[in-house]
Amino acid sequence: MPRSPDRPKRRPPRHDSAQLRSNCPINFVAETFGDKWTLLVIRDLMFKGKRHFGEFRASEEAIASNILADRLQRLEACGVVEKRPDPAHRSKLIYELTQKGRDLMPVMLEITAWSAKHDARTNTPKPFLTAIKRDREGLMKGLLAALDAGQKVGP
Amino acid sequence: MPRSPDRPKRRPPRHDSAQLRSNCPINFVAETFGDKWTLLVIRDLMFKGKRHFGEFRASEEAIASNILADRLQRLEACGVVEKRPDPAHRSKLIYELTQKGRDLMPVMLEITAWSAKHDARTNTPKPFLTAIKRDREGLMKGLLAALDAGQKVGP
DNA sequence: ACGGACTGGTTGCAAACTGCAACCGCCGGG
DNA sequence: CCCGGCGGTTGCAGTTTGCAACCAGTCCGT
Repeated sequence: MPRSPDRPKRRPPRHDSAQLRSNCPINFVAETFGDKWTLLVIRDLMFKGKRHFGEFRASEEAIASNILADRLQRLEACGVVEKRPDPAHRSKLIYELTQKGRDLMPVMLEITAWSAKHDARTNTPKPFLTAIKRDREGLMKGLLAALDAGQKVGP
Repeated sequence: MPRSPDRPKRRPPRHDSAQLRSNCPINFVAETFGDKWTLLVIRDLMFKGKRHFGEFRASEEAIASNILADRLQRLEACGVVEKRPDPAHRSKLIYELTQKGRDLMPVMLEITAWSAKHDARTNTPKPFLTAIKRDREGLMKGLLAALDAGQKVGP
């Protein structure tokens, strides 16, 4: 229990997401992707060929629509994702990774390899894992090409 | 507002951290490291040569001691960190990365490279970045050796 | 032996964030 | 004209986070 009944001033809350706690690179991604959902959105964009709000919402992990809307907006604000109208359906929007987002590919592959090694429940196909070990560069090129073509390719 | 004043049963909360939302490798690390602090603890262990509770607490980002205690306990529970008494000081404890924790090195290096490329404020030394690009394997070997020696080496 | 400082935490409270489910305006198709 | 899909928003409850005070055990100097 705080000792004094008249508690002194407390620091105002930090809604200021532009103010980082430090200039450490690890801290930067902890602040950008450090929550339970953001990485899953990136995964859906990068490996599952998803582009529309409803597709993300339909993910196995069942993200709530308000959380999804918030994460997409944040990712857009920090330049990892871009939103544009779908030319085929005027009522739809298309979400896509920017180059900054695509540059996360190596991180995502290392994450996949680590989980596959250390989590027995992880269900990544064997050929994908051997490709990460044996031919990282070639695999990445193929994945990025598939990304441009809008196909589902990932683990 | 919910329409019916008698709201139906809601699903009980999930304190059950052993139950994953899916078997996706990305989801696994999102659930394990998906918060604003865990990665910073890993960083301190991996690159800054920190070993004691007080050293982590003294990090630039100013983690609260209850959050730190919780994160260390979680990391220990999932086998990324190990705790043992410090032979030199009976009142101290030493926290160390297990092999599972050390295997995160490639992920951390890719994260560092990505931040350095896309965040202007990131202050990683140039030589470290070129080493990541030019000689990943050699750099990793050196870093792991330094880890065993308990030195500070990182970005 | 004693006091003070350091160790690794725990506790109480308030503020913030997350999750759920209901709801809503817009568009397109039949 | 209605009906469903689309991309959200809103209200509430439950959970997590942050802060600061506090604490027991150990170490150190005197």
